[in-house]
Amino acid sequence: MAKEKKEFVEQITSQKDDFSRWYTDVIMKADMVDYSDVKGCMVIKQYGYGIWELMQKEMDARFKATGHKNAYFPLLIPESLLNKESEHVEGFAPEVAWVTHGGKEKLAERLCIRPTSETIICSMYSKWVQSYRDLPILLNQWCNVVRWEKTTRPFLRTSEFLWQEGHTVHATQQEAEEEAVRMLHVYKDFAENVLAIPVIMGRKSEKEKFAGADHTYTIEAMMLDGRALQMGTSHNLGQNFAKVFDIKYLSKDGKQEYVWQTSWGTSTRMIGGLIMVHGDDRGLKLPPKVAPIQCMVVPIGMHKEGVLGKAREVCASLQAAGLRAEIDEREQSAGWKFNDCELRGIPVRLEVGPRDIAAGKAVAVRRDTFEKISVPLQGLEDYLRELLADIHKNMLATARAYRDAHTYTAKTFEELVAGIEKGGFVKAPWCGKTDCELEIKAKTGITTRCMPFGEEEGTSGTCVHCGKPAQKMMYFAKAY
RNA sequence: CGGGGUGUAGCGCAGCUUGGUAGCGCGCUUCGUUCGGGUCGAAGAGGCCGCAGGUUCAAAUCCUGUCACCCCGACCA
Repeated sequence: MAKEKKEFVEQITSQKDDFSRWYTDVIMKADMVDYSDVKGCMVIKQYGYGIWELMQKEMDARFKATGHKNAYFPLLIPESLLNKESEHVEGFAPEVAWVTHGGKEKLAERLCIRPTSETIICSMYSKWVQSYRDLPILLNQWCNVVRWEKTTRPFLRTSEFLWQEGHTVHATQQEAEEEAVRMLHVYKDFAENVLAIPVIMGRKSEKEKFAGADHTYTIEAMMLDGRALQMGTSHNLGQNFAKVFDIKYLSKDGKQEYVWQTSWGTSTRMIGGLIMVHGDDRGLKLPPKVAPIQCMVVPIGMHKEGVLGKAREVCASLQAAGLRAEIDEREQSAGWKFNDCELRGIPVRLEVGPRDIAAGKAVAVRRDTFEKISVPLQGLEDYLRELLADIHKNMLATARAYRDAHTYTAKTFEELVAGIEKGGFVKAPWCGKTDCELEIKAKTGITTRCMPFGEEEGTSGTCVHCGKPAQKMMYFAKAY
């Protein structure tokens, strides 16, 4: 009977059966997003947005700590402005949305909805920068951008998405380079210490770099299906935009100099990464620092004398201690609530029932290991704080072990393809030529992810694909 | 944008071949019951069958168009 019943329960497609469906099942059933009436645009529901808010808070603090301030630039960019930087336009033109009318009147010049804000910000920088004393400018913007994507998936690729974009201006090339690398490290720190996602820092190939940049840095993470997700990028824009937008300053020794710039960004896409790095067949598994609910109190035998009152008291004391705790007072059975907690990825479930109350305890259940721990109510707040920290640590370690176990090295093209087919990353020596990269992609769908820091130069041997002398060590993968 | 698939109640689906005016499960509402791994029972509410045309006495069902979503490619955070 119990088994028959199970058939009726809405199940999540298992990761093994169909990873892509599993992903969709999880985001929908965990109530993170919903589809809207506009193609490719998603509604981020309260639970999903709560995660984004926590991410914002953590990232914003890191930006401020590195000297950046927030600003806001317009959503609409005149076509002429966008067209100024040719490489940049070519990169984005196919996917920009246009505003052509104001009310019933056709606009003299159409306006694009920002796909990114380099152009409009640079146009302002040309006004703001006069002297070396005006530098550096370190600013960041939290906003939405629109890119008219052909195929979309919630969080991973949507026509409109939320992100932050940092845009900085410097007097020297070296400062700009340091900034670009500094922010990449900030991203890595955020990914690992907040999201519990281990990432590889490195540089993009010429082909994969940002349109209009001198070079692009990236952090890459491995999803549970072995594919790569770019979690953040940081660009050294060199003087490309400065020259086009005429951003110049008068130096100490009285010379007009072009500025050096960077830009860097992360988006709601990271939420997709979170799901695909940590989730399992029971649902979402949220790292404690971005879990909107860190601890769900589940009263057992809710209508029994004293249970609900005690459970509320416990919940209130956790909240007072600064933990994000809630109590589930719905009329569902306890078992139903257990499953719901797991589906939504709540790091710790706290069962409070008659047996516990009698013993002055509660049962804490970890989402990451399913371990059940009987804990005294006395000192529960401190215990949970430590438990959450341990859950983070364990999730990061688990994700790292998974990634490392699925990272292969290759000397030959066959080995490269074999490694990717096993579902993972392949590290291999590479010639650095765009033609070679394009051929690999055309033949196999494998893309270059990044040239990891510290191993970029002096690679010996021959290119894994074309056999010419290798220039770089490169991570290859199939990517989202 | 090419190839394939699917649109029927909030969700998952049956009905379509062979036209006759819509059904099942879950969920939802009410009452009771239960709660330490998806309780149990009773009574209810809910659908211009994706949208627009066409064929027909009659269309969820046949035809045309269109839109949306999913999968596989190409393009991209």
